[in-house]
Amino acid sequence: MTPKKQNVSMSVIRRLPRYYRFLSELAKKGETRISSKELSEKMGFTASQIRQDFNCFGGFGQQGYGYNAAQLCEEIEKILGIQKRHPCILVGAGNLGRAITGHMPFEQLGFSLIGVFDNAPTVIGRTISGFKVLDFAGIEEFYRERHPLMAILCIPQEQVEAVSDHLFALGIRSFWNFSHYDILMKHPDAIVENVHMNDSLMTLSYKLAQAEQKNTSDSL
Amino acid sequence: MTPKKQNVSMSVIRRLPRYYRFLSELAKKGETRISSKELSEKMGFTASQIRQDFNCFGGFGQQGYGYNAAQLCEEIEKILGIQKRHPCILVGAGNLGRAITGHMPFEQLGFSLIGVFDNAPTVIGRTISGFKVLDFAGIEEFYRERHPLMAILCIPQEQVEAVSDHLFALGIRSFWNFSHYDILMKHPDAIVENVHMNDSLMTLSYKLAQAEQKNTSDSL
DNA sequence: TAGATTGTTAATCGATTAACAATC
DNA sequence: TAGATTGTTAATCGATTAACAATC
Repeated sequence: MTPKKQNVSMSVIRRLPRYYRFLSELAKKGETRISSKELSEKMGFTASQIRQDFNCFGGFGQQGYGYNAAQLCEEIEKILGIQKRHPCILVGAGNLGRAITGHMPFEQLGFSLIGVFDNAPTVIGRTISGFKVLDFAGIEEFYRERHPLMAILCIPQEQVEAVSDHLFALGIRSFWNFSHYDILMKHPDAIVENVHMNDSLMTLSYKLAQAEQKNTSDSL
Repeated sequence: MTPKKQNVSMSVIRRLPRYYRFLSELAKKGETRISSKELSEKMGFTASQIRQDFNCFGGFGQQGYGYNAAQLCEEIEKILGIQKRHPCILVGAGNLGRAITGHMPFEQLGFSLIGVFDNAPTVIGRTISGFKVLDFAGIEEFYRERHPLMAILCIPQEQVEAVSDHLFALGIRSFWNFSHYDILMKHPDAIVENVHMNDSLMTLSYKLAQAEQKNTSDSL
């Protein structure tokens, strides 16, 4: 029930969603039994690592048999807390905000979207994916009534400081941030996950540059 | 000039974009000199790590003085290869695709967007951020003429396999992928960066669940 | 020169892998 | 029982931090 090992490292946690996706695919296909060896071949981790990872939370395997895919999924769900329905709001109903509002499966990821906000008069009042876009000016009242726990920020870089300050003042402590503004610098006690698209693209640029260099030296 | 140390680890590389962003902000503000100590205080890495990181590429610092922000930026640019202009295409002009087309500063990140594709008749021909959306059916001819090096996939999960296979067959070896489909499983020699939004949100869910648990046990 | 700060080596820490006894 | 595969301990590997001599 309770994690066996306290302080499970973030490296392990960050692998759990991948296990989860893979195992639920498997369970969907009707597969029940899976061994760490099989998993390792299909996912590219070592069998040893997989067993270590799962054991951080207490053995759900069975010696001589392996793991049960569906049960494993359920355990990972519990660990990640994705059976929860943390109420959240989304700020910024531009293209990115609309993509996320429409396509992110919040209910399967531990959250539930309860409001979409923007401050542009041309956008306020429009309906996107069933959500009527609300005026950000009314956020205070909304917060008092609904108490969202997390805010998704799909707004321009230069507005993130002001908006996160405002939300923080209301009581929101958790952010999913799509810009590069570092919320943690100002609010070290906030819970933040960043989606650093630019960084990810720069990393890709590096890999390409490396490959090019290799090609050049190969052909010499 | 050439990297001092061969095989710089990916952990280092993944920190470079953060340094880069921070240092270019600094340079923009007119700051020239910066020491590893100052950087460590402002960025939350240790001074030791910063010096180690920069030294993987050969010392651009000066004892007793520190580093020159602008010069450091330039060096990181070279390492990441973001002065390059790798031609790339974007496939999928939905909300996400439009957000990326409009807001990703490709030219500053090592790439240049040369075409936007979709297969929906309602979208083909429309202009988004100056790009006329092209019919994906014409990709072969486009490839022959322009030779894009990388493809950005902003398409539904279930289409990624077919689309990446198709592009791979044409000769594209590098992908920036916004779905969970694992391109590397099928094409191990491809160069791929994934933006796993779902995983990132699940990780946030975990952090929230942890915080809740802590709060509960604190108040007991 | 004295002070500061790098470059670099050595020490520590953490994460991954290997090995194998426990047991289904 | 024999075979398979986990749970777990020990060994290895890599990344981070500490320390300090080199030098601007």
